[in-house]
Amino acid sequence: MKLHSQKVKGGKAMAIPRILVVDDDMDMRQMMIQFLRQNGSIALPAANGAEVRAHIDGGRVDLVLLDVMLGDENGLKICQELRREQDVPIIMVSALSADNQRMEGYAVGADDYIAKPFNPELLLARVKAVLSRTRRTSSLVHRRNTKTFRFNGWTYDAKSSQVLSPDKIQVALSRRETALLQVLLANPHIPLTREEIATSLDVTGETQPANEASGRAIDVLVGRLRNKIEANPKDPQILKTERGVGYVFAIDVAVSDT
Amino acid sequence: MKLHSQKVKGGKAMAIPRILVVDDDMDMRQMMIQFLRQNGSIALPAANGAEVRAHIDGGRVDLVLLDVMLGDENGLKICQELRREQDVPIIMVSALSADNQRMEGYAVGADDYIAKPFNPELLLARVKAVLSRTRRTSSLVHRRNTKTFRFNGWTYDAKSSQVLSPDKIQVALSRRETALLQVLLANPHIPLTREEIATSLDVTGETQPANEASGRAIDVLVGRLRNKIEANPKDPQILKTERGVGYVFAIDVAVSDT
DNA sequence: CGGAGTCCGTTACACAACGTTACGAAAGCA
DNA sequence: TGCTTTCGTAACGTTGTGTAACGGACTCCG
Repeated sequence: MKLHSQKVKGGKAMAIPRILVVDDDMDMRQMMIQFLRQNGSIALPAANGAEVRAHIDGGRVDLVLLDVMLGDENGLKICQELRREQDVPIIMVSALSADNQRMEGYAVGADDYIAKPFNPELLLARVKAVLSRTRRTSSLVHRRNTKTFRFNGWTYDAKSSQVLSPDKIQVALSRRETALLQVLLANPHIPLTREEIATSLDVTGETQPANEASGRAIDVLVGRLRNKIEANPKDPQILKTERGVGYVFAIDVAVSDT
Repeated sequence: MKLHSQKVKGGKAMAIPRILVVDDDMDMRQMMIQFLRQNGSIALPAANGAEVRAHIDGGRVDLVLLDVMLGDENGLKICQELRREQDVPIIMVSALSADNQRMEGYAVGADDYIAKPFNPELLLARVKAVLSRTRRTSSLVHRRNTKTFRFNGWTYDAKSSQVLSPDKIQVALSRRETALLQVLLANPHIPLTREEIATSLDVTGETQPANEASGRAIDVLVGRLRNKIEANPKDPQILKTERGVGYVFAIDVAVSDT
C-alpha cells in the first residue's frame, strides 16, 4: 500500500503528504520515517515540543504522529496546545495502551490513538484514513499557491511542472529530470554534492536504491538534463560542475507567486 | 464525558449528533444505542443494508457505526457503497480484529475500526474524535443527499451512475469502468496501487480474487477508461500514472449535493 | 613539462514499468 | 441459438532510468 506520490510522466508535481514524526527514541523515529518515506510521504523528524512547534509554524505539515512519552515532556500536552490553534490532524502513538490512557489521548483532541508496538501497515492505513477524511471534507481540494521560476529566459511552473524554453517551446522532462531541476532551483548558487542531490531526490519520492556506492547515476542524470536546458551542453552555463564537490545551479533564479 | 458540547468557541450552539447504529444482533444494538443516548446523542437503529439506506437517504445522519458481519450481508460492502455516494463518517465495529481485517475496513473507506468487545467509553471517545474532525473541516457542508462530482467539465452523478461529458453528452461506461471511476473519485489526489484498486473493485464487484499474479488487468481497465474520459488519452490529464506506485485521479474534484 | 591518478562526460546497454492491441471466454440479450 | 458486450490474459512495443565501460580533462607532484 502506497500513501502518496508526487510526480508522473510528463513531470507533474503532486501534493505529497508531509508527516511530522515526533518521538524521542531515535531508533523508533527512524524506523517510522523510513517506512513512511518508502510508502510515499515526506516524513520529517522531531524529538521535542520545540521542534514540533518549529515545523508547524514554519512549513506545511499535513499530519502529526505524536508519541506520548517524550522524555520530560508530555505528548498529550503538546497535542492539546496544537489543537487549540491548529487544525492539523494528530495521531497519538504510545506504549500506554490502557483504555483510560487512550481516552486521555482522544480527550486532548487526537484524531486517532495507536498503541505500540504496532503493525506498520496498519499505521499506514490509519494515516491514510485521517488524511482521506481531511481531504474529503473540504468540498473542493484547495490548491496551494504555486511558484514560477525564471532563469536565463527559461520558465518553470511548479504547479504544472512545465518547462518552457526561451522561445516558449515546451520541453518534456522526465520525472527524475524534473525532480533534479526542482532540487537545483531550490538551491541556486549552492554547490550540492551527489549525496545531497540523491537524498533530496529520494525524499521527493522516486526510487530508493539507497546503494549510492557506484553512484554515477547522478552524473548521467545531470548530463541528460543539460542536454535539454543548456544552449550548448558541452559548455554548460547554468548547471555547472564543481570538481570534487558536485553541481551548482550557477545562475540567478527569479521566483514569483501566482 | 458528554458527546456534544452545547457551545463551542465562538458561541454557536452545536447540533446534537445523530448516530446510526448498524448491527444485526439486537441486544448489542440496543446496548450501544442506550449508551449513546445516555451520553447525549440521537442514536438510531438499523439491522441491514436496506435500513441503512433508508436512514441515510431519508434524514440527517452524522455518523454510522457499522458492524461488519450482518447476517448474509457484508458491512464492508455497505461501507464502500456509502463512501462512494456520501461523505458520512463511518466507524466499523467488528469481532474480526486481525490486522488484515482491520486494514480491509480502512481500505473501503472507514474512518475508524473498533474491535469487539470494546470499552463503551473508548467507543465514545472515538466517535467524538471523528465527529470533531468532521466539524472542524467542514462546518458548512451538508452530508445528506447523493453527491454529484464535477471534474474538468465532466459530471458524474453517484446515484444514477451517469457520466456526462463537457458537451453534456452521456458517455456509456461499462460496469467495471464505472466502479473504477467511483473508486478514483472517492480518493482524489491520493495515489492508489493496483492492489488497492483491485480489492476496492472486488469488494463490490462479485469478481473473484482473480489471482493478482500477472495482474495487468488494472492497467488495461485504466486504459479503457482513459479512452473515454480523457481528451487526449495519450497524454492523460486526469487519470495519471505514478510510476512504480499506481494511478491517481490528479485533478480537483468538486462535490456537491443534489 | 610530464606522468599517474582522479574526476567527470558520454555512450551504449539492460531491465523494469507501463501502454496498447488482439484474442478468447464468459455473460447478457434478442 | 446466435449476436453483442464486457473483461481478463497474453504478447509486444515504448519509455525512463540505472549500470558499466571508455575516454578526455584536470590536478598533484616531481
